[in-house]
This record gives sequence, structure tokens and C-alpha cells, in this order.
Amino acid sequence: MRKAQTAVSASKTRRERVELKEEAIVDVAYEMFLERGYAKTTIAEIARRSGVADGTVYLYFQNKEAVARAVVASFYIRLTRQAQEGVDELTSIADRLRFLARHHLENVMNERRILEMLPFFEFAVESYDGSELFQMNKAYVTVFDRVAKDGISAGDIRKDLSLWALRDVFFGAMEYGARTMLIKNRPGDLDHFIDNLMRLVVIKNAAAAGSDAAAQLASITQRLEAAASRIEKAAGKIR
Amino acid sequence: MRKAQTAVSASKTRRERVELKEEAIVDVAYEMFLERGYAKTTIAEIARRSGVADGTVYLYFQNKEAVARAVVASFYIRLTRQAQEGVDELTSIADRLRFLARHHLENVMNERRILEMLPFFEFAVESYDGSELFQMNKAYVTVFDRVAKDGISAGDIRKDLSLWALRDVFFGAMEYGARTMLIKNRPGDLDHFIDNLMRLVVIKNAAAAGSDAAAQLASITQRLEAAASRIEKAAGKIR
DNA sequence: ATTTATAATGAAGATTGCTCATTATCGACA
DNA sequence: TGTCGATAATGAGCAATCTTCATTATAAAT
Repeated sequence: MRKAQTAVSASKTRRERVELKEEAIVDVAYEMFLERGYAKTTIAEIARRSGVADGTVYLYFQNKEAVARAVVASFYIRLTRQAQEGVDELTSIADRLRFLARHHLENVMNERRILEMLPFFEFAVESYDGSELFQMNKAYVTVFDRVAKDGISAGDIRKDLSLWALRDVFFGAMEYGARTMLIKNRPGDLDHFIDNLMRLVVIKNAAAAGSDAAAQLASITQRLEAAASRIEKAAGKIR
Repeated sequence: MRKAQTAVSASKTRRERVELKEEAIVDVAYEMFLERGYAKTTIAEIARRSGVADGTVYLYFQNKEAVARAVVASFYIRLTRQAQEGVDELTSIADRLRFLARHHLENVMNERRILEMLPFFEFAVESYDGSELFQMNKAYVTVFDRVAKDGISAGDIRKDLSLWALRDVFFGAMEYGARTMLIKNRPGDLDHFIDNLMRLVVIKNAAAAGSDAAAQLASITQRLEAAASRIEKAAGKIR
């Protein structure tokens, strides 16, 4: 019993060092993949920059792909945490959605090379469904899903789309939008794109001027008020 | 003069053979990249299946990446031609847009491995802008752009989005939608997704039955006005 | 038929992912 | 504190693959 415990605590310190080294490797790999992309990043240099031998990397990761997966995983963890934190600090559905859009866009644009590696693994894994990265992606989009569901039931988000389609529109649009904005680098495009995206998803406030729906409502209201006046007159005659 | 001409025609037959061989290599490479993806496809086997030596491939293409670019280019050429043909056969904006969506989704889902290679080149090229693939992508989305512009001026497509944002939403949404549909392979999802996408972009005809908000409001207004009229009549009788 | 330019070859070089026999390190225990 | 065993780390070498280039083959021109 005591023997087992000491063994555990002893191996734990070793473990801690091991895990620190693992983190160091992932951090170095993250930088390199971000700078050069997957193909041009070599295990040899990851090892060199991490201060270990080539072979040591393979004590921690099955192969180069596994290193890249760990890098993407660390990206998702941060992305998800930041997304949730941002959502928690805001109250209205529109603000939350807008934050998620900006947050995602900025990250996709800055860490593009990291995300570029994803398609490589997704279908390489026999069943992506169930894989670690699939779970992380799921956790990330769940932050959006919760906001979307709230928005739909509150009437702030259009409810004529299924949730999965809405989600794919939201994130897919940003993927392409980010690409376009990176290619033609015009200031102000980010806000413009987010506005456009919100316009698609968020239901406009009827009080807002210029919207077709608002105009219709105004017209309807006038007609109803006219009808009410007629009724009032009629009632007056009755009296 | 005559000498030059014979030289040209002579070199032309040679050229023709050369170009046939180039096409053969691209065709073989297309199959292999589609089956196995970029990394697991070797130049050696492309050469073998094409009936040439390894080195011969490098007479036609600078390197493996250039082979892959040629493959993607051939994909874009077909995609663009089919898209334009389909659009030409249809008349209404909604039909055309729906066709483009289905066409794109089917191709993205079937030839995913080919498109997966794109991100690899895009930013590897010093300026993607101006590259061959950029031009081909541009030609392809131009088919959409023309339909979208027509639709916007005709009032069939919402005009509160800029064209580039609309385009990125359209294609980006499909990229993600395709991925989702491939992962969870449920029948009927394709039509469902296209419906959802159309709902976002195409302006509903107010005259169409079942269009919710506007029609409902109109109906309610009519009923209220009718009620007002009955009250008026009743008041008249009273008097 | 000879010459010359073009096309093709495939062995060798270079890079890089990955393995494994060997060495080093660290904690436990007497 | 010194020894031992398990765990961790090493890096030379293997294997796979992209790419080059000296050599050979082919086809057109004269």
C-alpha cells in the first residue's frame, strides 16, 4: 500500500517532467506548423528546437501526423475556452453571436496554417466520427449551438433552418470569408462581413427603420388604427 | 518561310504526342490523388501507371506539387463547364441557383480528396492572387456571380449583402455542409440543406402559399378589418 | 543516310520519417 | 550511501520517396 503510493508519487514527478517535455514539443511544433505548414516542417527540427533527439519525439507521439493532431487539439482547446468565456461575458443573443463570429474569424485568419492540416486527418482516420479531433470540434461548435438554440427559442435567430444547416452556414461562410479577406486585404472588410452574416441569421428588430418587415408592420398598424377609429366613430353614434 | 512552316507542323505532331502523354499523366494522377490523397500518392506509381519512367514526369511537371495543381486545374475546368451548361439550360434565377448548389455539393462530396489539396498550394504560392488556380477559381465562381447579379437586380435574391460576402456564404456553407453530410450519411439531407441555403438567399415570393410572416400578417389584418366592418354595420343598424 | 534537336530513361543523390540497439537517468531499497 | 531495475533518451542507420542528370533513344531535317 505505502509502497504503491510512494511508487505512484515518484513516477508522478517523472511523469510531470515527461508531460512538460511533451508540452514543449507541442509548443515548438505549433510554431513551426504555423510558420511553414505541415509538409515543410521536419521532425528533426522540432526535436532540435525542443532540445531532444529525433527518436525522443517518437516516444511521445506515434508519428508526425500525431504531432500535428496534438497541435490542432491544443488550438481547439484554446479556441473553445475563449469562445465560452466571451459568450459568458455577454447577454444578448445578437452580441454573443457577433462575438463568436469575430472570434472565429480572427482565429481562422491568424492560425490558418494550423486549420489547414485538418482535412488531412479527417478522412485518414478510419472513422473521423469518434476521433479525438471530432470530439474537440464538437465541443467547440457546441458553444455556438447553445447560443443558437437560445436565440431560436427567444425569436432572435431565424428558426426556418435546421440547427446543423445553420451551423454549417455560419462556420462555412466564415471559412471562405476569411480566405477572401486574406487574399484581398482590405480594411473594414471584417466588420462588413460580420454584418452581412448577422443579417442572414439574426432576425431584425421590427423597430429598425428601412426593413421590409418593419415597413409592412407599420402599414398594418396604420390600417388597424384606422379600423379602430372607425369603430370608435360607430360606437360614438351608438351612444 | 516554308522551312519554318514544315518545322512547325513537324514539331506540332511531336507536340501532339507530347500533350497526349501529359494528359495521360494528369489522368492517372487524378485517379490516384482521388483514391489515396496527396501524401500517399507516389510519383513512381504515377509514372508506372502512365507507362513512363520516373524522370519523364519531371519533363512535364516541375515537381509533385505541379502535378497536383494540374489535377486540380482539370477538375476546375470540368466543374466550370458543367456549371455554365446547367445554368444555360434553366431560366428562372431560383432554378439556376438551386442547380449550382446541387452541382457544387455533389462534386465537392465526390471529389473531396481533389479539393483537399487546394489549401496546400494557395498560400505556398508567393501570391496566390494571379496564379493559375486563382484564375480558375475565379472563372468558376463567375458563373455564380452572374446568376447572383441577375437575381439581385430582378429582385429574386436579397440585395442587402455584398456580392463577395454572398458568394462566400454560398460556397462556404456548402463546403461545411458537404463535410457534415459525408460524416453522418443521412438520406434526404442534400435536399434539406439546399432548401435551407435557398431560404437564406432567395427572396420568397409573397404570393406563394405558406410563406409565413407576411402572409400571416396580411391574413390577420384582413380579418381585423372585416371585423371592423361588421362592427360598423352593426353600429349603422343601431342608429 | 547522316545529323541534330528533342524526348525518355533510370540509376544515383538528397531529404526525411521512423526504428531500435545502446546508453543514460532517476527513484527505490537495503 | 551505493546498487539495481525500470523508465527515458539517444542517434546512427534503414527505408521510402522526391528529384536530378548523364546517358541513351527517337524522330525530324537535310
